[in-house]
Amino acid sequence: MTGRIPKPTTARLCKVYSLLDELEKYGERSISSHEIGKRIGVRSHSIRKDISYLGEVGIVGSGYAIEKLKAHIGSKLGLDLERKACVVGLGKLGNAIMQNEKLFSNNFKIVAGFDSNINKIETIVTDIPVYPAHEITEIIRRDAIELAVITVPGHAVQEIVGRLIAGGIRGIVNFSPVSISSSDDRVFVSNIDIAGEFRFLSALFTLEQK
Amino acid sequence: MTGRIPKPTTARLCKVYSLLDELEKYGERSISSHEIGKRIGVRSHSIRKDISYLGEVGIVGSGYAIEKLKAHIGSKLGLDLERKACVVGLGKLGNAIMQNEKLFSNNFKIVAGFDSNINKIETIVTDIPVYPAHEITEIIRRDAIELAVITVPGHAVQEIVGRLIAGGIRGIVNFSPVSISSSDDRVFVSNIDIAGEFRFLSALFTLEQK
DNA sequence: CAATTATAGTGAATTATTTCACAATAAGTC
DNA sequence: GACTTATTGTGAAATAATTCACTATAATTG
Ligand SMILES: NC(=O)c1ccc[n+]([C@@H]2O[C@H](COP(=O)([O-])OP(=O)(O)OC[C@H]3O[C@@H](n4cnc5c(N)ncnc54)[C@H](O)[C@@H]3O)[C@@H](O)[C@H]2O)c1
Ligand SMILES: NC(=O)c1ccc[n+]([C@@H]2O[C@H](COP(=O)([O-])OP(=O)(O)OC[C@H]3O[C@@H](n4cnc5c(N)ncnc54)[C@H](O)[C@@H]3O)[C@@H](O)[C@H]2O)c1
Repeated sequence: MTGRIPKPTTARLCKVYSLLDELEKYGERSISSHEIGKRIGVRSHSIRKDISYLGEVGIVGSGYAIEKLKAHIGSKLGLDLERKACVVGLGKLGNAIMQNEKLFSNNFKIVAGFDSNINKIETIVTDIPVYPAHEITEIIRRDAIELAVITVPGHAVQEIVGRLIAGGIRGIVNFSPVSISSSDDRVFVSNIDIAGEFRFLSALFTLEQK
Repeated sequence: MTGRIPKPTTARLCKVYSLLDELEKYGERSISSHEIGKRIGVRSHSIRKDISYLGEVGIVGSGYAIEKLKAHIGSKLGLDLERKACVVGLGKLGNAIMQNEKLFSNNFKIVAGFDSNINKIETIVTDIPVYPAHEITEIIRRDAIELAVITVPGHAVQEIVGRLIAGGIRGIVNFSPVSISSSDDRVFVSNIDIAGEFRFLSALFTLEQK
């Protein structure tokens, strides 16, 4: 039944989408809620419930047609559109990301890189256009870039975020250790921090939280 | 009141810990639940409730003493111990991580690197010992390594996970696009995948989920 | 020092999410 | 074709998490 979708459901459906995308490549045609659950580590009830928020799409007694389910989730969650992305901070990590096409499936396309260091911009070898950091706002707006990956040192994060938001960015993946909490309702942020992940894992196994 | 701690609470407390760690460096002495909440993007009620799962530690009317609160969270969640970690896959990303000391605060220490490519092991320049991948199980056990970062291509993940678990690893941060779902109750996994993050952010702003 | 303001802690109420149980239907088997 | 098995979708029940409202206490102000 279509209605408000719980956030945890949205997160799981994104994983289901990634799984279907993968399976499709291997020529699979159909799959059951049980099998999906096993693959992404949740119970089959949850999978069925999650999918049911988008309306009926499976075949009772027979499972889900992969192509159809993927299209269904994709259109409801907006995962079927090609979206433009950029990388800010072209150091070790930023460069590795820019040059690793495989990271982005065919839904996301990196169309710009930014760095404050002019030397880097001039010496970098890539087909993707690179710009000085002060042009972020302008280029984001001009090229209608929706997503950004931040790979600058912590002290530079705040300024970068300001420019990205001024340009109208919609989503940010932040790899710097300085966490961003979005003040702007239209911008969504995901902070990724290895020490933070290590802490969480340590806490989980300290508390033995299943 | 001490009791079972909800998982979302555990996650937030880890963030609070990181924040306190940061503030302590700048010489701050005390902080209110309101200020903590603002910094990590949640309401002050939640912060107080979260902290209260660990017992009383604040001063009514006055806030929390940073050093004391940090020690308190740290000891309850096991964040105060130095834990050993390793990196598996010494390519672009793995190397960058190994060489970026700053990523790990002083709670985590990388004590080993692994790769299946013998040439890489011989040519790599680092103070951290590096080993061929078939020794993973042995070294993990010998050095009592609790945490691992996986930065190998997707096709190699399954085998690596098997070896890590055989050695007794407790937590894994997986950067490869092939997601791991832990079958073993004692092992906790965090999958980090840029396309996945982009998908989730896209879904959030498509649905306008605050 | 009296009044005011800031703040932690927490049981209770509310809201959100997950799990369950089962009807309905498709596919497979003999 | 009758019987068995596999499977979805979903309302209802159960659990989990968040938010609220309020008490108590510390700090600050005039
Ligand atoms: N190296 C890793 O493996 C790794 C892993 C996870 C997270 N991180 C984090 O990612 C960030 C980058 O790490 P790195 O190892 O690539 O560092 P790096 O020093 O190699 O690269 C940082 C880049 O950011 C650029 N920069 C600095 N200030 C800028 C600004 N104001 N605007 C635009 N560009 C700016 C620098 O010129 C440089 O090119 C750091 O915050 C780091 O903690 C790194
Ligand atoms: N490059 C990035 O910016 C980036 C960002 C996020 C995630 N990732 C992911 O991280 C992984 C590594 O990316 P990369 O760019 O560093 O690739 P890379 O090819 O530079 O490095 C991969 C390394 O893994 C080693 N390896 C291969 N099989 C192995 C095995 N069985 N045991 C041990 N080591 C093995 C290789 O020898 C190589 O050194 C990939 O899965 C990639 O998708 C990369």
